[in-house]
Amino acid sequence: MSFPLAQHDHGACIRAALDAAEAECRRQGARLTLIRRRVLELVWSSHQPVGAYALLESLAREGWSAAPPTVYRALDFLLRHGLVHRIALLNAFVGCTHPGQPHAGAFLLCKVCGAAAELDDAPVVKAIAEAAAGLGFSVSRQTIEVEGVCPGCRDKDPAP
Amino acid sequence: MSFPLAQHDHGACIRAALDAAEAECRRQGARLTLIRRRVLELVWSSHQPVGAYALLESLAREGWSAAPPTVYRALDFLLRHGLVHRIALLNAFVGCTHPGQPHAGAFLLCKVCGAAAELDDAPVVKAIAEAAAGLGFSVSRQTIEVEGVCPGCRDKDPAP
DNA sequence: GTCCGGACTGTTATATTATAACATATCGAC
DNA sequence: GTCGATATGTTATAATATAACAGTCCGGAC
Ligand SMILES: [Zn+2]
Ligand SMILES: [Zn+2]
Ligand SMILES: [Zn+2]
Ligand SMILES: [Zn+2]
Repeated sequence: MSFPLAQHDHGACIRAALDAAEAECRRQGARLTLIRRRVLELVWSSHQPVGAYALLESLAREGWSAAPPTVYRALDFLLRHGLVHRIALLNAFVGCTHPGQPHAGAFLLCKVCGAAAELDDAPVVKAIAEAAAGLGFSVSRQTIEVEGVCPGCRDKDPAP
Repeated sequence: MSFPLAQHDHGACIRAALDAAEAECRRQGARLTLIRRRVLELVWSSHQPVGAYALLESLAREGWSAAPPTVYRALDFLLRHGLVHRIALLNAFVGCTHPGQPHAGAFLLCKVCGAAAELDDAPVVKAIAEAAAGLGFSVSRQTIEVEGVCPGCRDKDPAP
């Protein structure tokens, strides 16, 4: 649960994510088809949220016969099964770092490098739940997206 | 700081919002021109977030010569001066209930009636700030949007 | 007063994101 | 093997947002 370092074995991130996805789909009785798997892999190609049309271009370059619904359907599947999150602020998608474990999904988004880090959202969710309960509002879903500068970029580019 | 009741003097909401906007613009040395004022009034025509193209249609019906940039510029002005908020989940805009007072903007969005209520976000902002600080992330802006069912709709339609 | 520069608005075109609708294919249970 | 459900292919279009440039207004300098 930390910001991805500039240097790390990202291949391991991807492999771990795909393995976790396979396991999670098995557990849920869902079919991680070839294209869904490939879209997930593309979403994981970095730690930056990726737009649907960027995914579409990648698929096209690889020779898939791909139109927008191809990608949106795959993303919809991945969202429904908790394998990716949608970042509303960016209209983009990012891999979930802990599928299977129920959580709301809260993100730190670096304005400099574009990286997204999934936050441990328990305390935030609790604060929101309390505030909402005070107004008699029953919560079903939360969107928590925080823009700022990640530690790596802050060190590189000290405030002028 | 509560959910808008189904029955209330909404004309008073609108008047209060426009008065507050006049005052805030004077304070900031900004010009609340006719079209900006009218867009703000339209945003406030309900407590539900309104899309840019819905505003555009309203303006057109009233005889304004309006194209998308007309509305987006007005909205941009209102956002920059803290008079409206953008709801990323809905691609829509809602009036700010306390312009001039610095706050992040956190919203409860009722899935049934569509109403939005601005939450007192201090505890939530604090929880996020602490979580972010723990990762060395410096926060500049937060998006907090909570979907659920408001008290009014919950009472009307008890869970089946 | 008038000239200037910045801020505002009008207008056309286009980019970006997302979905509707319907045809075809594939899978797995029986 | 047949059938129904699920998944994919394909075309078209909806919904949201911005780029670019021309014209206009407005307040202050002179
Ligand atoms: Zn990685
Ligand atoms: Zn997650
Ligand atoms: Zn009201
Ligand atoms: Zn506000």
